[in-house]
Amino acid sequence: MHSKVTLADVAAAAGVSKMTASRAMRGAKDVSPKTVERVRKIAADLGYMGNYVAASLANNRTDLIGVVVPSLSNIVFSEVMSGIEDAIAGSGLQPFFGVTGYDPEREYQLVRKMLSWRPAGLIVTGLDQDNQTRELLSATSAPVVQIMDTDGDPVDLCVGFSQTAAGAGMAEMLLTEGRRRFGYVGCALDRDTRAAKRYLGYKAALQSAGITRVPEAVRNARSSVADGKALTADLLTQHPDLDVIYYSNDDLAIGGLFHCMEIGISVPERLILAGFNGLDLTASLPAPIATTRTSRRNIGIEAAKSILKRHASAGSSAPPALKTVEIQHVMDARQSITSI
Amino acid sequence: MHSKVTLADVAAAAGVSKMTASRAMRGAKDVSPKTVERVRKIAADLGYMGNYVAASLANNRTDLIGVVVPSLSNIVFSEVMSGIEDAIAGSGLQPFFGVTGYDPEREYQLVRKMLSWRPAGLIVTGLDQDNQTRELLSATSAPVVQIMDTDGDPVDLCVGFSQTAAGAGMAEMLLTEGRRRFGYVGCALDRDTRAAKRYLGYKAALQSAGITRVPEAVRNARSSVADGKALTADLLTQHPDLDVIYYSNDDLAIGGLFHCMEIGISVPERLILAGFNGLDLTASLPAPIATTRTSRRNIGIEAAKSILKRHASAGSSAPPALKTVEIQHVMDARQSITSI
DNA sequence: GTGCCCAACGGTACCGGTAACGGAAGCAAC
DNA sequence: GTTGCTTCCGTTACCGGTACCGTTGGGCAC
Repeated sequence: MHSKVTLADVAAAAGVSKMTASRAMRGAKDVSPKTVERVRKIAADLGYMGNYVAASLANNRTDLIGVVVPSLSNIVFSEVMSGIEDAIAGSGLQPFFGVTGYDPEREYQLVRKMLSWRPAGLIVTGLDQDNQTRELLSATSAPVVQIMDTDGDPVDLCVGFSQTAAGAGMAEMLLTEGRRRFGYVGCALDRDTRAAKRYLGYKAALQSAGITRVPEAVRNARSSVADGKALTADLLTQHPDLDVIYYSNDDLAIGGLFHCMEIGISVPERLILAGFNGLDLTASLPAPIATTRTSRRNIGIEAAKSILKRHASAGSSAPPALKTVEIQHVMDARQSITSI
Repeated sequence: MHSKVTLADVAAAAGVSKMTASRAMRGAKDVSPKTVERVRKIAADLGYMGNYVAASLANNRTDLIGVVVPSLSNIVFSEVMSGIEDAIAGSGLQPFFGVTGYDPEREYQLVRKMLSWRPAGLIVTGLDQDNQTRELLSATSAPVVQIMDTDGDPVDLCVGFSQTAAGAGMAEMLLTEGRRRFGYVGCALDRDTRAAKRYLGYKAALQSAGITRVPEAVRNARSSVADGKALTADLLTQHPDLDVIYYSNDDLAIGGLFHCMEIGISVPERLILAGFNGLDLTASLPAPIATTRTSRRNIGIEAAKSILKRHASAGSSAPPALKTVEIQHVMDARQSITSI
């Protein structure tokens, strides 16, 4: 019945007080090495396991960092999470994740629940939370980092890059390549506000160049290679004269590439395909596609670091760690483009 | 200072006792609707936010389900996590994830940390934890589900499929296709014990068919499309006569396919490529590859369900929810093969 | 021996909730 | 009026740790 062993049991067995046992287990000061050893030995024998819940309540803080992402089927967020993991490894902090499925209501519930755990920090995706969620985020005393996007008004900290600049940058690169007949393929733009922002930036840049007509094929489903194939087929049937298509992400673009290979359109000579994210896979494809390499691991790392930093400064001095709107750009969207 | 509002404050403001306020907030019985409404109104006005830490300590349980996966860069685990999310949505439980990076020591620390949170359940990947981890898992009173693999000796619950059977099944299918010169490409077999098991099953089935020579190209790095390309090139240089290559997963096989397309080997006519997982992408490739469709979302769903079920039964009756070794096969590895 | 200091340990009061039980008020049946 | 049952709410005692402050005792200077 190891699960019922409490610190008091250990203390009793070691013939010391709970307090001493507590100090011994935590490696705190004011305990003799001999006592530490004895207590730890007995704890191990008894199968004692610390109780974080009680400890957290006692000192009014947890070691948890809440991470809110919209989706797990998108490899991009897995990589962000991976970066977070790596950055806080060894700091004693522990990330815990939640998924919204791009649903604002679910996001609200999730943030609420996470805050109820009194986390050491919160990392949320995007800048476009709805009002009630935003209110929660600004009311909490824990540091909050909004990631992936810098086009907007952060609650506290912010790590990411400009999505509109990414879209615009790609458009500019494609114009430089001499293309003029632009198309667009996207998925779930109603929920994925970042993809929508890229599209806006793309269209705006084209407009500046005098290009106003941008045929699009859009679907409200989660994006996949298969969707990319189908939507590209649709778009090219309607507009066979396109010489470039911008996709809301790499998966769709890869589907587009496979479609072109099937029906014999030469990529990139006749048609340039441009995706977004710079997945590893894009470097190995049978034909080159353009893409924007997002430094998503870095975003995770920097986001975690900024929480750690906030904690370090809060621990040392008095200032109550006010919310300070700070935007950190981890990449220049225009310089990260892999052209073809 | 919303973060300092406590239930006692709410109770005082509402002119009731802490206990009544608690009941009102939780929607428990024995409170008049009028009181509930008043308390909740005041709680909202004061910006009161429940404290899960305190609540969990008080009733000695949390709503957390710990999930331990080896990697996040592998889309497979993201899909498992996604399945878990969906299955427990609405149950009030909350998953929290941890990543081991295929490191047994890190896995041990992670499991320990998670158990310190007294979770409502634990889901860990694989059956091959090291001894100290296994000890933790069998000592805890929380339900433990081991997933992805059924070739071994589960601690408690188990949801997955036989990895060796998957490897063997693929070999048998390829034999039926009339192939005789088998190769193998794999990554990180020392750490990814499931991939290693598939390889064993594959070789054993070939051996039964009288095929003992299976040239391999193996690398100890995380697998990627680029690795698949490189390793395939290596293997085919050494053994140009192969007529089938089995890969430890789809990513590598896709890399292999791209290599073949580049150097003009016809797939699948001259060379069959076989991967593993049945990623969506494999259905959209320019040339067909064989694969085994793993039902990873289902594994997540069933794992979560079995924890929920255990909880339901524990809540109703007296039996202290003993560890009962139960293996649930969510798929038949031999029937899930997509041949070419 | 006295005074002083510091290392090592213990007592107490929490942290913010909740379970269990008790008790007052209101109403029906006898 | 008494009994008995609800309905609604309060009191008490924790849950398992930790912060804070106090206490003890042994070593050292004088």
